Amino acid sequence: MSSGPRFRFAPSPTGFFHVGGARTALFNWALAKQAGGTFVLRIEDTDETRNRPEWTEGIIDALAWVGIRREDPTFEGPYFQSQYAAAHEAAAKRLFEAGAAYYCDLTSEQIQERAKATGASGYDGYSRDRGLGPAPGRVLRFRVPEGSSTVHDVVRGDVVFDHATLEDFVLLRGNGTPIFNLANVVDDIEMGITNVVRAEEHLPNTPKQQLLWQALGHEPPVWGHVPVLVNEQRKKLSKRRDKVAVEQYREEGILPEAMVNYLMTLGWSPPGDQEIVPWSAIERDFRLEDVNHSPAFFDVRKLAAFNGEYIRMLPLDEFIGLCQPFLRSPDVPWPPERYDPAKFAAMAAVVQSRATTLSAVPGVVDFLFLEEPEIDAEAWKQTMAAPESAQVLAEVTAAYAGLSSSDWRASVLKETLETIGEGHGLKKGKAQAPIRVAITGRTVGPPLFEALEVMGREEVVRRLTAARAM
RNA sequence: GCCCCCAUCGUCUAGUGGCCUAGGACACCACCCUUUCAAGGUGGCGGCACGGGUUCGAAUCCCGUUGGGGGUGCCA
Repeated sequence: MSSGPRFRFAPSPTGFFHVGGARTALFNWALAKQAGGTFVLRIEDTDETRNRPEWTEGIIDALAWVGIRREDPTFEGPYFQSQYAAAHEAAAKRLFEAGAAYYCDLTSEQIQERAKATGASGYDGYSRDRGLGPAPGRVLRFRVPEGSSTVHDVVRGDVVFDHATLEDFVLLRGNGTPIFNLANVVDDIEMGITNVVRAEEHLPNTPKQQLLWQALGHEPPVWGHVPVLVNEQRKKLSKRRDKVAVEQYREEGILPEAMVNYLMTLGWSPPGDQEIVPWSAIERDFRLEDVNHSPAFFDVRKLAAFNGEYIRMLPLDEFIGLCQPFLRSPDVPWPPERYDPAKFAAMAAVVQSRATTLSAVPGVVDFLFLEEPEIDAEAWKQTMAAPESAQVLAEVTAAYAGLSSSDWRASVLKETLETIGEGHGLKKGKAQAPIRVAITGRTVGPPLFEALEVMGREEVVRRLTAARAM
């Protein structure tokens, strides 16, 4: 173990990796890095998830995607909560023997009845002094002392909890297995954790955990509770309603750098007037004490804007490389064998300035690789409604067909069309509309003449001719 | 019910008692550029939840109200 501070990140495997979890991991990672400490990954596995190693692999993959790599010396783990079962039991035993915890044989129904009868809420400490020993069906409860606990929280300051509002919470279930709070604290102690940075929803549990740390004879860690991420209804992001899996954003062609940068601006902002900043600057400047106190809305539109920025910052060849998986995906609308990387490369520059996600790229160049352009009926009707359209189409077809190979260049194609358009008193934008629809099937798309050049004379003339027959 | 947290443009934020006539970004709108669409440029719209204090002075400190969120299990 290194001597620096130890930050732990403790996700539970659920089959996907939550964007909120990614942000918390990133916060811990930045902090561990700048302190020369350690990022400890602990998987909070349960009976349910223990047999799904692919879920853990998914977490590790997703962490690597956002730049938290297990090869990095700062990274330690993964550890598994289930590995510490013996330590959980030993700690519980120690607490019982020291009188810090006691057994209780009341069922939840009985507890509810008593609460109703006394008018109190929750468990009233009925078995505190009954001297019960361990037995099947009996739960071990923590004896919450009188007084109060102060949680020193790096992001929120001191938070005081009156112990009177904490009931004697359960440590061990009736079947002897440990409850989250116990397992969590014991794991943290076992792993020498010094800093716990996690989501705000854990704050109300913190006094209980702090009490356990102390009862077990240890100094509690430095706490930091960061605000949760919410949806437009201001509710905690949930898998049911919201798009929360980082895997899904990755599939859509969100660049990891954009995701990381965006996530870090939720609850925190880099010093200076720039919010698009590289990780190196974030790692250097991030301060937990500067993190906001209020929940942040995860805004997909702003993420997309960040992603567009990052896409435009890419060197062209890198952009081309990153697009390949999307262009060769089985979901692509054209027959795979018709995909021509050279044609795409020729168009890439004009595509790059238009893309906000990589997954949208095939949709803007599809006409190049499709057997026939998919003509949008509405667009066609609209364009051909103009009286000159048919005439322009005819003239352009003839002119293009007569162009020599050496003249088949975007600049010449443009001039040719403009000249014909002027002959009909048309502006440039108007004149190219019928050609665009005939070639691409749509009224909007990447710059037309570049596309025509790439597509080649034969195919262009063929499509124009086919369109005239419509 | 009880406990805890939170409150600046629609959204993310800057702001730590005077530099605030509240700054930036996303979104939106307009204009410019332009072969469509983008990108880029310029401009615009838009906010300190409310009420009391404290202070010469409050977005900033205190109290209350309202509103939101979270927790309160033999879930994690």
